[in-house]
Amino acid sequence: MQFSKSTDYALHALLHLGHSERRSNIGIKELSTTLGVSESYLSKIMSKLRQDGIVRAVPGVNGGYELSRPADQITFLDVIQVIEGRQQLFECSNTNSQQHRSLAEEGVVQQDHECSGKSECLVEQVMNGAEQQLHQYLQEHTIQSVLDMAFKCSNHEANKKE
Amino acid sequence: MQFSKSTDYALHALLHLGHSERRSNIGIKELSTTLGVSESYLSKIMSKLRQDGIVRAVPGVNGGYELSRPADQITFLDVIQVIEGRQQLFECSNTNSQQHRSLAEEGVVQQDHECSGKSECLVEQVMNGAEQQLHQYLQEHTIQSVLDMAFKCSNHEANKKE
DNA sequence: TCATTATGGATCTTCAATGTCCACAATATA
DNA sequence: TATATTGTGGACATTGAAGATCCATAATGA
Repeated sequence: MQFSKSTDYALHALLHLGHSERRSNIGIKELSTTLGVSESYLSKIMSKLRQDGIVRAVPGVNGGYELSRPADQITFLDVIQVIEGRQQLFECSNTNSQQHRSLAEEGVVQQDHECSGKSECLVEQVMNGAEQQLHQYLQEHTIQSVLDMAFKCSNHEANKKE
Repeated sequence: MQFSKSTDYALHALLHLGHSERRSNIGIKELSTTLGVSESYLSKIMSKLRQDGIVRAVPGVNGGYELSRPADQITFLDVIQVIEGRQQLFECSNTNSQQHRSLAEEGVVQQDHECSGKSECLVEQVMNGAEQQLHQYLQEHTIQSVLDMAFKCSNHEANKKE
């Protein structure tokens, strides 16, 4: 279980766009050179980011990419969900198994008590809780917060005041 | 990014072992029937769990598997790490890129200030934080806690008192 | 019109996840 | 001791997603 390289590329690409906000358009050439990835592959990733409204793209001469909203409004979760997809981190593969029937006997699981909720599998319920934890953290961290990290470190005065 | 089916199988298998602690050995046949998975494949998974000391295995007639320690001392994290491996959730693939050099200019990153720490990539630092969050949650949930969920739900008196 | 730049389709390779089969070792029991 | 049972580990097959490349096409500015 690992994040894909594409997620790596996407995050670093957005970092570069956020870092160069003065200039309006950054071409795929500059991005691919900066990250050390092929233009072909990186352009697929940028297209995904565009389809999901993370970046804007302009074709033609002097075209390129730019962030479609301020860097502090692009969270890690946003980016990860675009690239990795939005399926659950964990899905129970056998809800009809003997296991589920036997646990249902001495608990809730099947009947709609208050306990069961949406997912009947108890393992899945725990894993969904884990996923929520993860998402919360990833939502609190943005492209801007990484840019801030790079700056803030040189002069460490105001440690935590955003 | 998803947990593998093997992790699903492993967790449910351990649940079954924990649930049937009265009997000492549960064979692969019973496990595979309960979970609805082939014996061949499930036995690979059980072997892994044995190699990592999660279960004990006895070959021969009346042999089978049992938990090697109490169910409340087998955490979700334990199981997941055995099956999924222990690599980081995220690894930055290009520490020598232009990106890293350019961010280094106006920050820390390369020089060993207090900020940099072990990993030089700022994206990786954020992701490592996310991983820690996840791990903490997964460490707080055990095989026993899922068994408890099944029981506790039928009579909901003491909601949170473990 | 032309050079530039992004887009999307097609295709290829690689590799891990999933799954099966089989020979072998260990064990209990008759 | 012989035999049936049960876990182990190696070999192998299949599948699908990730990673990557190439090219025709569309859009844009000069």
